[in-house]
Amino acid sequence: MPALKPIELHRAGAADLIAQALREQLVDGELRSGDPLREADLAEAFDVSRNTVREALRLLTSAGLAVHEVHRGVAVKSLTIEEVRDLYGLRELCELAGARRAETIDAAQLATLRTPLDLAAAAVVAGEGRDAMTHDLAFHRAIVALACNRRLDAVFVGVLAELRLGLAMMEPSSLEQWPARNEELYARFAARDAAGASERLVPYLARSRDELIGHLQEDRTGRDA
Amino acid sequence: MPALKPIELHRAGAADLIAQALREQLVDGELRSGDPLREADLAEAFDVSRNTVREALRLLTSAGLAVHEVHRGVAVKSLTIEEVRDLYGLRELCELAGARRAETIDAAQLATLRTPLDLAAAAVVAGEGRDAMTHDLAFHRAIVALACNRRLDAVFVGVLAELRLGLAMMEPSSLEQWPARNEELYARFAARDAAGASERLVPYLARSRDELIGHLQEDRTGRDA
DNA sequence: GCCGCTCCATTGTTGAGCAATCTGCTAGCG
DNA sequence: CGCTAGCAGATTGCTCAACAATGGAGCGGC
Repeated sequence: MPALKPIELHRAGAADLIAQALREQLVDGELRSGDPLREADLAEAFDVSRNTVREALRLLTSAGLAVHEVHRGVAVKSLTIEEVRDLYGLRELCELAGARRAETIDAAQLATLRTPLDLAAAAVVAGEGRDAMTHDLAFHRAIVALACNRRLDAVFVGVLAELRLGLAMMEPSSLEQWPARNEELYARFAARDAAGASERLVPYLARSRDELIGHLQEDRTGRDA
Repeated sequence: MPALKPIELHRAGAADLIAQALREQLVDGELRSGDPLREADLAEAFDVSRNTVREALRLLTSAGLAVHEVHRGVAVKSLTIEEVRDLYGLRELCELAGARRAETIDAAQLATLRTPLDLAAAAVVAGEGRDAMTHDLAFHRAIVALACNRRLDAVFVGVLAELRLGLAMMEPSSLEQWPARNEELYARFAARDAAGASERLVPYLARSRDELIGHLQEDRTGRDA
Protein backbone atom coordinates (compact mmCIF):
# COMPACT_ATOMS: atom_id res chain seq x y z
CA MET A 1 0.00 0.00 0.00
CA PRO A 2 1.40 3.46 -0.94
CA ALA A 3 1.46 4.88 2.60
CA LEU A 4 -2.15 6.02 2.67
CA LYS A 5 -1.64 9.57 3.82
CA PRO A 6 0.55 11.04 6.50
CA ILE A 7 -2.34 13.30 7.52
CA GLU A 8 -2.03 14.55 11.05
CA LEU A 9 -5.35 14.16 12.76
CA HIS A 10 -4.40 16.80 15.30
CA ARG A 11 -7.37 15.97 17.39
CA ALA A 12 -8.51 18.81 19.52
CA GLY A 13 -9.24 18.89 23.19
CA ALA A 14 -12.14 20.75 24.73
CA ALA A 15 -10.05 23.80 25.50
CA ASP A 16 -8.97 24.09 21.88
CA LEU A 17 -12.55 23.81 20.68
CA ILE A 18 -13.71 26.51 23.05
CA ALA A 19 -10.87 28.79 22.04
CA GLN A 20 -11.84 28.25 18.42
CA ALA A 21 -15.49 28.97 19.16
CA LEU A 22 -14.52 32.23 20.83
CA ARG A 23 -12.32 33.13 17.88
CA GLU A 24 -15.29 32.68 15.60
CA GLN A 25 -17.45 34.86 17.80
CA LEU A 26 -14.73 37.46 17.51
CA VAL A 27 -14.66 37.54 13.73
CA ASP A 28 -18.45 37.48 13.63
CA GLY A 29 -18.49 40.56 15.78
CA GLU A 30 -20.51 38.92 18.53
CA LEU A 31 -17.68 39.78 20.88
CA ARG A 32 -16.43 43.31 20.74
CA SER A 33 -13.22 44.86 21.93
CA GLY A 34 -13.11 45.24 25.67
CA ASP A 35 -15.84 42.73 26.42
CA PRO A 36 -15.01 40.81 29.57
CA LEU A 37 -14.66 37.04 29.30
CA ARG A 38 -15.85 35.77 32.65
CA GLU A 39 -14.80 32.27 33.48
CA ALA A 40 -18.00 31.25 35.23
CA ASP A 41 -20.22 32.52 32.42
CA LEU A 42 -18.24 30.74 29.74
CA ALA A 43 -18.10 27.56 31.77
CA GLU A 44 -21.86 27.52 31.92
CA ALA A 45 -22.34 28.61 28.31
CA PHE A 46 -20.12 25.84 26.94
CA ASP A 47 -21.04 23.40 29.66
CA VAL A 48 -17.50 22.65 30.69
CA SER A 49 -15.59 23.14 33.88
CA ARG A 50 -14.04 26.44 34.80
CA ASN A 51 -10.58 24.91 34.53
CA THR A 52 -11.15 24.05 30.90
CA VAL A 53 -12.31 27.59 30.24
CA ARG A 54 -9.16 28.90 31.85
CA GLU A 55 -7.06 26.84 29.47
CA ALA A 56 -9.02 28.17 26.52
CA LEU A 57 -8.54 31.72 27.72
CA ARG A 58 -4.81 31.15 28.04
CA LEU A 59 -4.80 30.15 24.41
CA LEU A 60 -6.65 33.26 23.33
CA THR A 61 -4.41 35.44 25.44
CA SER A 62 -1.18 34.05 24.09
CA ALA A 63 -2.59 34.42 20.59
CA GLY A 64 -2.92 38.12 21.31
CA LEU A 65 -6.69 38.19 20.98
CA ALA A 66 -7.37 38.86 24.64
CA VAL A 67 -5.62 40.50 27.53
CA HIS A 68 -5.19 39.04 30.94
CA GLU A 69 -4.80 41.06 34.12
CA VAL A 70 -4.18 39.18 37.31
CA HIS A 71 -7.22 39.04 39.53
CA ARG A 72 -9.16 41.09 37.04
CA GLY A 73 -9.72 38.45 34.46
CA VAL A 74 -9.58 38.22 30.71
CA ALA A 75 -11.13 40.65 28.26
CA VAL A 76 -11.24 40.91 24.49
CA LYS A 77 -8.27 42.97 23.45
CA SER A 78 -8.83 46.44 22.14
CA LEU A 79 -6.28 47.67 19.67
CA THR A 80 -4.45 50.92 20.12
CA ILE A 81 -3.65 53.00 17.09
CA GLU A 82 0.02 52.27 17.55
CA GLU A 83 -0.66 48.56 17.58
CA VAL A 84 -2.61 48.83 14.36
CA ARG A 85 0.32 50.64 12.80
CA ASP A 86 2.69 47.90 13.95
CA LEU A 87 0.37 45.16 12.75
CA TYR A 88 0.13 46.69 9.31
CA GLY A 89 3.88 47.11 9.22
CA LEU A 90 4.30 43.44 9.91
CA ARG A 91 1.56 42.57 7.48
CA GLU A 92 3.35 44.49 4.79
CA LEU A 93 6.56 42.58 5.44
CA CYS A 94 4.71 39.29 5.09
CA GLU A 95 2.84 40.16 1.95
CA LEU A 96 5.86 41.67 0.25
CA ALA A 97 7.74 38.47 0.97
CA GLY A 98 5.00 36.67 -0.93
CA ALA A 99 4.85 39.22 -3.72
CA ARG A 100 8.56 38.77 -4.34
CA ARG A 101 7.80 35.24 -5.47
CA ALA A 102 5.47 36.40 -8.20
CA GLU A 103 8.29 35.93 -10.70
CA THR A 104 8.34 32.19 -10.26
CA ILE A 105 4.65 31.57 -9.75
CA ASP A 106 3.16 28.54 -11.48
CA ALA A 107 -0.35 27.73 -12.62
CA ALA A 108 -1.34 25.88 -9.48
CA GLN A 109 -0.23 28.73 -7.26
CA LEU A 110 -2.06 31.20 -9.43
CA ALA A 111 -5.20 29.15 -8.91
CA THR A 112 -4.87 29.46 -5.15
CA LEU A 113 -5.01 33.21 -5.63
CA ARG A 114 -7.93 33.03 -8.06
CA THR A 115 -10.34 31.07 -5.88
CA PRO A 116 -10.73 33.43 -2.90
CA LEU A 117 -10.86 36.32 -5.34
CA ASP A 118 -13.93 34.90 -7.04
CA LEU A 119 -15.55 34.09 -3.73
CA ALA A 120 -14.92 37.62 -2.50
CA ALA A 121 -16.37 39.12 -5.64
CA ALA A 122 -19.48 36.98 -5.29
CA ALA A 123 -19.86 38.04 -1.67
CA VAL A 124 -19.59 41.69 -2.64
CA VAL A 125 -22.34 41.25 -5.22
CA ALA A 126 -24.47 39.52 -2.61
CA GLY A 127 -23.85 42.36 -0.20
CA GLU A 128 -22.31 40.05 2.38
CA GLY A 129 -19.72 42.39 3.80
CA ARG A 130 -18.40 39.97 6.39
CA ASP A 131 -17.94 37.16 3.88
CA ALA A 132 -16.32 39.53 1.43
CA MET A 133 -13.76 40.47 4.04
CA THR A 134 -13.13 36.83 4.94
CA HIS A 135 -12.39 35.90 1.35
CA ASP A 136 -10.42 39.05 0.77
CA LEU A 137 -8.18 38.12 3.69
CA ALA A 138 -7.92 34.59 2.31
CA PHE A 139 -6.62 36.13 -0.91
CA HIS A 140 -3.91 37.91 1.02
CA ARG A 141 -3.11 34.75 2.91
CA ALA A 142 -2.61 33.03 -0.42
CA ILE A 143 -0.20 35.78 -1.41
CA VAL A 144 1.85 35.18 1.73
CA ALA A 145 1.71 31.45 1.12
CA LEU A 146 3.68 31.99 -2.08
CA ALA A 147 6.76 32.46 0.06
CA CYS A 148 6.51 28.76 1.00
CA ASN A 149 7.28 29.38 4.64
CA ARG A 150 4.90 27.84 7.13
CA ARG A 151 6.22 29.87 9.99
CA LEU A 152 5.60 33.03 8.02
CA ASP A 153 2.08 31.82 7.29
CA ALA A 154 1.50 31.28 10.99
CA VAL A 155 2.66 34.78 11.83
CA PHE A 156 0.44 36.22 9.13
CA VAL A 157 -2.60 34.33 10.34
CA GLY A 158 -1.99 35.73 13.80
CA VAL A 159 -1.67 39.25 12.45
CA LEU A 160 -4.91 38.96 10.53
CA ALA A 161 -6.70 37.56 13.54
CA GLU A 162 -5.66 40.54 15.61
CA LEU A 163 -6.55 42.98 12.87
CA ARG A 164 -10.02 41.48 12.71
CA LEU A 165 -10.49 42.68 16.26
CA GLY A 166 -10.61 46.15 14.77
CA LEU A 167 -12.03 45.30 11.37
CA ALA A 168 -14.98 43.46 12.87
CA MET A 169 -16.47 46.64 14.21
CA MET A 170 -16.40 48.70 11.09
CA GLU A 171 -18.36 48.52 7.89
CA PRO A 172 -15.81 48.76 5.14
CA SER A 173 -16.61 51.98 3.34
CA SER A 174 -15.33 51.14 -0.10
CA LEU A 175 -16.47 47.56 -0.43
CA GLU A 176 -17.46 47.86 -4.08
CA GLN A 177 -13.98 48.96 -5.04
CA TRP A 178 -12.32 45.88 -3.65
CA PRO A 179 -12.88 43.50 -6.55
CA ALA A 180 -11.35 45.90 -9.05
CA ARG A 181 -8.34 46.53 -6.80
CA ASN A 182 -7.82 42.85 -6.21
CA GLU A 183 -8.12 42.02 -9.90
CA GLU A 184 -5.48 44.59 -10.65
CA LEU A 185 -3.23 43.00 -8.07
CA TYR A 186 -3.98 39.53 -9.34
CA ALA A 187 -3.09 40.60 -12.88
CA ARG A 188 0.40 41.54 -11.69
CA PHE A 189 0.85 38.08 -10.24
CA ALA A 190 -0.48 36.44 -13.38
CA ALA A 191 2.06 38.49 -15.36
CA ARG A 192 4.80 37.40 -12.95
CA ASP A 193 5.49 41.04 -12.25
CA ALA A 194 6.84 41.05 -8.70
CA ALA A 195 7.77 44.72 -8.71
CA GLY A 196 4.36 45.73 -9.99
CA ALA A 197 2.61 43.61 -7.39
CA SER A 198 4.67 45.16 -4.61
CA GLU A 199 4.03 48.67 -5.85
CA ARG A 200 0.30 48.09 -5.74
CA LEU A 201 0.33 46.22 -2.48
CA VAL A 202 1.92 48.98 -0.43
CA PRO A 203 -0.63 51.73 -1.07
CA TYR A 204 -3.40 49.16 -0.86
CA LEU A 205 -2.33 48.28 2.67
CA ALA A 206 -1.67 51.88 3.61
CA ARG A 207 -5.18 52.81 2.62
CA SER A 208 -6.67 49.91 4.54
CA ARG A 209 -4.60 50.86 7.56
CA ASP A 210 -5.62 54.50 7.48
CA GLU A 211 -9.24 53.53 7.13
CA LEU A 212 -9.03 51.38 10.25
CA ILE A 213 -7.10 54.00 12.19
CA GLY A 214 -9.60 56.65 11.22
CA HIS A 215 -12.37 54.44 12.43
CA LEU A 216 -10.61 53.85 15.73
CA GLN A 217 -10.10 57.58 16.22
CA GLU A 218 -13.76 58.27 15.57
CA ASP A 219 -14.67 55.58 18.00
CA ARG A 220 -12.34 56.97 20.62
CA THR A 221 -13.62 60.53 20.39
CA GLY A 222 -17.15 59.17 20.44
CA ARG A 223 -16.38 57.24 23.58
CA ASP A 224 -14.87 60.24 25.32
CA ALA A 225 -17.91 62.39 24.56
CA MET B 1 1.94 65.06 41.27
CA PRO B 2 3.37 64.34 37.81
CA ALA B 3 1.65 61.01 37.36
CA LEU B 4 4.22 58.91 39.20
CA LYS B 5 4.87 56.34 36.52
CA PRO B 6 2.60 54.67 34.01
CA ILE B 7 4.66 51.52 34.39
CA GLU B 8 2.67 48.37 33.87
CA LEU B 9 3.36 46.04 36.74
CA HIS B 10 2.27 43.06 34.67
CA ARG B 11 2.28 40.85 37.68
CA ALA B 12 2.73 37.25 36.87
CA GLY B 13 0.71 34.28 37.99
CA ALA B 14 2.16 30.96 38.97
CA ALA B 15 1.62 29.47 35.52
CA ASP B 16 3.58 32.29 33.89
CA LEU B 17 6.44 31.84 36.33
CA ILE B 18 6.62 28.12 35.66
CA ALA B 19 6.54 28.65 31.94
CA GLN B 20 9.38 31.12 32.30
CA ALA B 21 11.36 28.69 34.43
CA LEU B 22 10.96 26.03 31.79
CA ARG B 23 12.01 28.47 29.09
CA GLU B 24 15.19 29.13 31.02
CA GLN B 25 15.87 25.45 31.37
CA LEU B 26 15.50 25.24 27.61
CA VAL B 27 18.08 27.89 26.79
CA ASP B 28 20.41 26.46 29.41
CA GLY B 29 20.22 23.13 27.68
CA GLU B 30 18.90 21.32 30.73
CA LEU B 31 15.93 20.31 28.67
CA ARG B 32 16.70 18.85 25.27
CA SER B 33 14.57 18.40 22.22
CA GLY B 34 12.12 15.58 22.59
CA ASP B 35 12.23 15.43 26.37
CA PRO B 36 8.77 14.66 27.71
CA LEU B 37 7.22 17.18 30.08
CA ARG B 38 5.09 15.08 32.38
CA GLU B 39 2.45 16.94 34.29
CA ALA B 40 2.77 15.01 37.51
CA ASP B 41 6.54 15.35 37.63
CA LEU B 42 6.48 19.08 37.01
CA ALA B 43 3.67 19.56 39.52
CA GLU B 44 5.82 17.95 42.16
CA ALA B 45 9.03 19.66 41.08
CA PHE B 46 7.50 23.15 41.23
CA ASP B 47 5.19 22.28 44.09
CA VAL B 48 2.04 23.43 42.35
CA SER B 49 -1.08 21.66 41.26
CA ARG B 50 -1.31 19.72 38.06
CA ASN B 51 -3.79 22.22 36.68
CA THR B 52 -1.33 25.05 37.04
CA VAL B 53 1.28 22.99 35.26
CA ARG B 54 -1.17 22.39 32.45
CA GLU B 55 -1.66 26.11 32.04
CA ALA B 56 2.08 26.63 31.92
CA LEU B 57 2.43 23.91 29.30
CA ARG B 58 -0.28 25.53 27.21
CA LEU B 59 1.79 28.67 27.22
CA LEU B 60 4.93 26.86 26.12
CA THR B 61 3.02 25.01 23.45
CA SER B 62 1.43 28.07 21.94
CA ALA B 63 4.83 29.76 22.01
CA GLY B 64 6.05 26.97 19.77
CA LEU B 65 8.57 25.61 22.26
CA ALA B 66 6.75 22.38 22.94
CA VAL B 67 4.38 20.10 21.13
CA HIS B 68 1.17 18.69 22.48
CA GLU B 69 -0.39 15.46 21.36
CA VAL B 70 -3.73 14.60 22.86
CA HIS B 71 -3.51 11.87 25.47
CA ARG B 72 0.21 11.63 24.91
CA GLY B 73 1.25 14.76 26.66
CA VAL B 74 3.67 17.57 26.03
CA ALA B 75 7.28 17.26 24.94
CA VAL B 76 10.02 19.71 24.13
CA LYS B 77 9.78 20.45 20.47
CA SER B 78 12.40 19.10 18.15
CA LEU B 79 13.05 21.12 15.06
CA THR B 80 12.92 19.64 11.62
CA ILE B 81 15.32 20.88 9.01
CA GLU B 82 12.47 22.46 7.11
CA GLU B 83 11.39 24.34 10.21
CA VAL B 84 14.89 25.64 10.70
CA ARG B 85 14.89 26.86 7.13
CA ASP B 86 11.55 28.60 7.66
CA LEU B 87 12.68 30.12 10.93
CA TYR B 88 15.79 31.55 9.33
CA GLY B 89 13.71 32.87 6.46
CA LEU B 90 11.51 34.70 8.91
CA ARG B 91 14.51 35.83 10.89
CA GLU B 92 16.02 37.31 7.79
CA LEU B 93 12.86 39.25 7.05
CA CYS B 94 12.90 40.70 10.57
CA GLU B 95 16.54 41.64 10.59
CA LEU B 96 16.46 43.14 7.12
CA ALA B 97 13.54 45.28 8.22
CA GLY B 98 15.78 46.59 10.99
CA ALA B 99 18.80 46.98 8.74
CA ARG B 100 16.77 49.16 6.40
CA ARG B 101 16.60 51.74 9.17
CA ALA B 102 20.35 52.04 9.38
CA GLU B 103 20.14 55.19 7.28
CA THR B 104 18.32 57.11 9.95
CA ILE B 105 19.98 55.65 13.01
CA ASP B 106 20.88 58.06 15.82
CA ALA B 107 23.50 57.93 18.55
CA ALA B 108 21.21 56.41 21.17
CA GLN B 109 20.15 53.60 18.85
CA LEU B 110 23.74 52.96 17.92
CA ALA B 111 24.49 52.56 21.61
CA THR B 112 21.83 49.86 21.93
CA LEU B 113 23.77 47.94 19.29
CA ARG B 114 27.12 48.58 20.94
CA THR B 115 26.31 47.24 24.39
CA PRO B 116 25.47 43.60 23.60
CA LEU B 117 28.37 43.56 21.17
CA ASP B 118 30.85 44.35 23.92
CA LEU B 119 29.24 41.85 26.26
CA ALA B 120 29.41 39.17 23.60
CA ALA B 121 33.08 39.91 22.90
CA ALA B 122 33.88 39.67 26.59
CA ALA B 123 32.07 36.36 26.85
CA VAL B 124 34.02 34.99 23.89
CA VAL B 125 37.27 35.97 25.57
CA ALA B 126 36.10 34.32 28.76
CA GLY B 127 35.22 31.20 26.82
CA GLU B 128 31.58 31.34 27.94
CA GLY B 129 29.94 30.01 24.80
CA ARG B 130 26.41 30.14 26.14
CA ASP B 131 26.73 33.74 27.29
CA ALA B 132 28.36 34.69 24.03
CA MET B 133 25.38 33.37 22.14
CA THR B 134 22.93 35.12 24.44
CA HIS B 135 24.57 38.48 23.87
CA ASP B 136 25.01 37.82 20.20
CA LEU B 137 21.28 37.21 19.90
CA ALA B 138 20.65 40.37 21.93
CA PHE B 139 22.67 42.23 19.31
CA HIS B 140 20.40 40.92 16.60
CA ARG B 141 17.37 41.78 18.65
CA ALA B 142 18.65 45.32 18.85
CA ILE B 143 18.94 45.37 15.07
CA VAL B 144 15.32 44.33 14.72
CA ALA B 145 14.32 46.91 17.33
CA LEU B 146 15.52 49.62 14.96
CA ALA B 147 12.35 49.06 12.96
CA CYS B 148 10.39 50.51 15.90
CA ASN B 149 7.68 47.87 15.69
CA ARG B 150 6.82 46.10 18.91
CA ARG B 151 4.90 43.40 17.14
CA LEU B 152 7.87 42.67 14.96
CA ASP B 153 10.04 42.49 18.06
CA ALA B 154 7.65 39.99 19.58
CA VAL B 155 7.77 37.81 16.49
CA PHE B 156 11.53 37.95 16.45
CA VAL B 157 11.82 37.00 20.10
CA GLY B 158 9.64 34.00 19.39
CA VAL B 159 11.76 33.00 16.42
CA LEU B 160 14.95 33.22 18.45
CA ALA B 161 13.42 31.21 21.26
CA GLU B 162 12.58 28.43 18.85
CA LEU B 163 15.96 28.56 17.22
CA ARG B 164 17.58 28.17 20.61
CA LEU B 165 15.92 24.77 20.79
CA GLY B 166 18.41 23.75 18.15
CA LEU B 167 21.27 26.04 19.04
CA ALA B 168 21.29 24.88 22.65
CA MET B 169 22.56 21.47 21.68
CA MET B 170 25.49 22.49 19.58
CA GLU B 171 28.79 24.05 20.41
CA PRO B 172 29.20 26.88 17.95
CA SER B 173 32.19 25.94 15.87
CA SER B 174 33.42 29.36 14.86
CA LEU B 175 32.92 31.23 18.10
CA GLU B 176 36.14 33.21 17.83
CA GLN B 177 35.12 34.64 14.48
CA TRP B 178 31.91 36.15 15.79
CA PRO B 179 33.30 39.36 17.26
CA ALA B 180 35.03 40.31 14.01
CA ARG B 181 31.90 39.58 12.00
CA ASN B 182 29.72 41.53 14.34
CA GLU B 183 32.08 44.49 14.37
CA GLU B 184 32.01 44.56 10.62
CA LEU B 185 28.23 44.59 10.71
CA TYR B 186 28.19 47.23 13.42
CA ALA B 187 30.47 49.43 11.35
CA ARG B 188 27.90 49.44 8.54
CA PHE B 189 25.24 50.64 10.96
CA ALA B 190 27.56 53.28 12.38
CA ALA B 191 28.15 54.46 8.81
CA ARG B 192 24.38 54.53 8.18
CA ASP B 193 24.93 52.17 5.30
CA ALA B 194 21.70 50.20 5.08
CA ALA B 195 22.59 48.42 1.87
CA GLY B 196 25.97 47.37 3.24
CA ALA B 197 24.42 46.09 6.43
CA SER B 198 21.88 44.03 4.51
CA GLU B 199 24.53 42.59 2.23
CA ARG B 200 26.52 41.38 5.21
CA LEU B 201 23.52 40.19 7.16
CA VAL B 202 22.24 37.77 4.55
CA PRO B 203 25.34 35.57 4.23
CA TYR B 204 25.88 35.83 7.98
CA LEU B 205 22.46 34.30 8.57
CA ALA B 206 22.85 31.79 5.78
CA ARG B 207 26.05 30.52 7.33
CA SER B 208 24.49 30.29 10.77
CA ARG B 209 21.54 28.43 9.29
CA ASP B 210 23.67 25.94 7.42
CA GLU B 211 25.74 25.30 10.50
CA LEU B 212 22.64 24.47 12.49
CA ILE B 213 21.18 22.34 9.71
CA GLY B 214 24.44 20.48 9.38
CA HIS B 215 24.41 19.78 13.06
CA LEU B 216 20.85 18.52 12.91
CA GLN B 217 21.69 16.19 10.05
CA GLU B 218 24.66 14.79 11.94
CA ASP B 219 22.47 14.28 14.94
CA ARG B 220 19.81 12.58 12.90
CA THR B 221 22.18 10.17 11.21
CA GLY B 222 23.77 9.55 14.59
CA ARG B 223 20.39 8.74 16.05
CA ASP B 224 19.51 6.34 13.28
CA ALA B 225 22.75 4.48 13.68
C1' DG C 1 6.62 -13.74 13.92
C1' DC C 2 2.33 -11.70 14.52
C1' DC C 3 -2.18 -10.93 16.39
C1' DG C 4 -5.12 -9.67 19.98
C1' DC C 5 -5.61 -9.05 24.92
C1' DT C 6 -4.89 -7.15 29.40
C1' DC C 7 -2.78 -3.98 32.55
C1' DC C 8 -0.63 0.26 33.79
C1' DA C 9 0.87 4.99 33.36
C1' DT C 10 -0.56 9.28 31.86
C1' DT C 11 -3.57 12.60 30.29
C1' DG C 12 -8.43 14.94 29.95
C1' DT C 13 -11.90 16.86 32.48
C1' DT C 14 -14.79 17.61 36.29
C1' DG C 15 -16.46 19.77 40.58
C1' DA C 16 -15.91 21.61 44.95
C1' DG C 17 -13.45 24.50 47.84
C1' DC C 18 -10.81 28.35 49.84
C1' DA C 19 -7.69 32.38 49.86
C1' DA C 20 -6.56 36.67 47.50
C1' DT C 21 -8.04 40.54 45.30
C1' DC C 22 -10.91 43.91 42.91
C1' DT C 23 -15.20 46.82 42.83
C1' DG C 24 -18.96 49.29 44.25
C1' DC C 25 -21.50 50.85 47.94
C1' DT C 26 -22.29 52.77 52.30
C1' DA C 27 -21.37 55.20 56.47
C1' DG C 28 -18.99 58.33 58.95
C1' DC C 29 -16.21 62.47 59.18
C1' DG C 30 -14.75 67.01 58.39
C1' DC D 1 -21.28 68.71 50.22
C1' DG D 2 -17.22 66.16 49.29
C1' DC D 3 -14.16 62.73 50.80
C1' DT D 4 -12.10 58.66 52.88
C1' DA D 5 -12.45 54.07 55.28
C1' DG D 6 -14.15 50.03 55.30
C1' DC D 7 -17.45 46.50 54.55
C1' DA D 8 -19.69 42.96 51.38
C1' DG D 9 -20.21 40.66 47.08
C1' DA D 10 -18.26 39.10 43.00
C1' DT D 11 -14.47 37.13 40.53
C1' DT D 12 -10.22 35.21 39.95
C1' DG D 13 -5.97 32.15 41.40
C1' DC D 14 -4.91 27.90 42.70
C1' DT D 15 -5.50 23.41 45.00
C1' DC D 16 -7.12 18.85 45.64
C1' DA D 17 -9.25 14.51 44.69
C1' DA D 18 -11.53 11.78 41.63
C1' DC D 19 -12.74 9.20 37.46
C1' DA D 20 -13.04 8.37 32.42
C1' DA D 21 -10.38 7.99 28.17
C1' DT D 22 -6.51 6.82 25.85
C1' DG D 23 -1.92 5.03 24.45
C1' DG D 24 1.83 1.91 25.07
C1' DA D 25 4.17 -2.00 26.92
C1' DG D 26 4.19 -6.55 28.02
C1' DC D 27 2.22 -11.27 27.42
C1' DG D 28 0.18 -15.36 25.77
C1' DG D 29 -1.79 -18.06 21.92
C1' DC D 30 -1.60 -19.32 17.23
